[in-house]
Amino acid sequence: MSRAEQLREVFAECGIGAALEVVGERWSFLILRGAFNGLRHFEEFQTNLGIARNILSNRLGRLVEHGILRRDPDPADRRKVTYRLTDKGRDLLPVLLSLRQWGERWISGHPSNPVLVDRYTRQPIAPMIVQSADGRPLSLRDMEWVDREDLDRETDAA
Amino acid sequence: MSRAEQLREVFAECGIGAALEVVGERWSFLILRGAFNGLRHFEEFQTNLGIARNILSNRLGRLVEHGILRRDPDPADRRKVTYRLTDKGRDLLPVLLSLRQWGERWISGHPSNPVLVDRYTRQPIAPMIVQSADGRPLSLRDMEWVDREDLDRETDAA
DNA sequence: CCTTTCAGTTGCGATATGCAACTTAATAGA
DNA sequence: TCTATTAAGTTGCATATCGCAACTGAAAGG
Repeated sequence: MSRAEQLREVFAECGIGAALEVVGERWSFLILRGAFNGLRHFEEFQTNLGIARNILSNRLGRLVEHGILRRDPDPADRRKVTYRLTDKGRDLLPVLLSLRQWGERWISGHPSNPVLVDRYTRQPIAPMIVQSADGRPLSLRDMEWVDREDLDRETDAA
Repeated sequence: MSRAEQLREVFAECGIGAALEVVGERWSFLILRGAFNGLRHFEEFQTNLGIARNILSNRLGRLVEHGILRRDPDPADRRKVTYRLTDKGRDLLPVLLSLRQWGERWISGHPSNPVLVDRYTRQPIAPMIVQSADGRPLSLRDMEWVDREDLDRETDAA
């Protein structure tokens, strides 16, 4: 097997590709950011993000299809529709925050507004970091990519 | 000020938008995933990801422009060019891993290969989570979005 | 009724994407 | 030295997606 074939096989099955199919389109992250910050209605998303109406319609539909947002008609005013995050959608918070912290650090150069704080201590949340199973911070040189089967063999051997 | 105007003002300045300008295009994350996994050369990225050559060329150029990849000609073989992550690029690891873990959990439904492990303990890295400044895990209901100025005022008052 | 609001849809031009073939420079082999 | 192959793109062209502005249709509000 060539090196290229090895690599292809190794990366073909990866959660990143799967995730990007669902949230990888141009406006999806910004719509989700809006949802995390309390936007609920079509017109709110539209005026707030300045996104084209047809694209917004399409993206909201897609996010609903994939179970990231829930779409409920407002029983009090049947013109209105409410979009809100599902558990699956809420679980994207680490992605959004990592991205945001990176953007703050390397692009905009300063922390953005509003800040996400611990409700009780009023301290801003910590930077997102990679940690070992027992909670130590890891830098890239403390880690290694391992084929799952090789890892299982290591474990058996031990 | 209307609710919409409030919201617009609140979200205009946000690291997510800044980050997406740089890494938000279709193939960028997958190229970065490749780079983290050791891909270095144009042909490697191309055959591995199955991306069109012109798009790959364009994306690599963009990532280099933005200082996420470095482009070095290989001194031993001057046909070859090496692309490798800069510090700025390496600092995207939390984003990639959050995305991957989300994809594994909610889309593909199983862990992908290869696994990123602690080099010494051989344990897979921990799930990416949001933490307080002192390291406690936080769920969404433990957190709150606060305007930076309001937060400063709170701190002064204390 | 008549007007406004909300959540879209439609038409159409501007971009971006994808495929295949071509180019250019460098290296490897006979 | 001559030829074939490899690496890293570029070019042309067809298709798909995006973005704007205008339109629609149903439901409130006055």
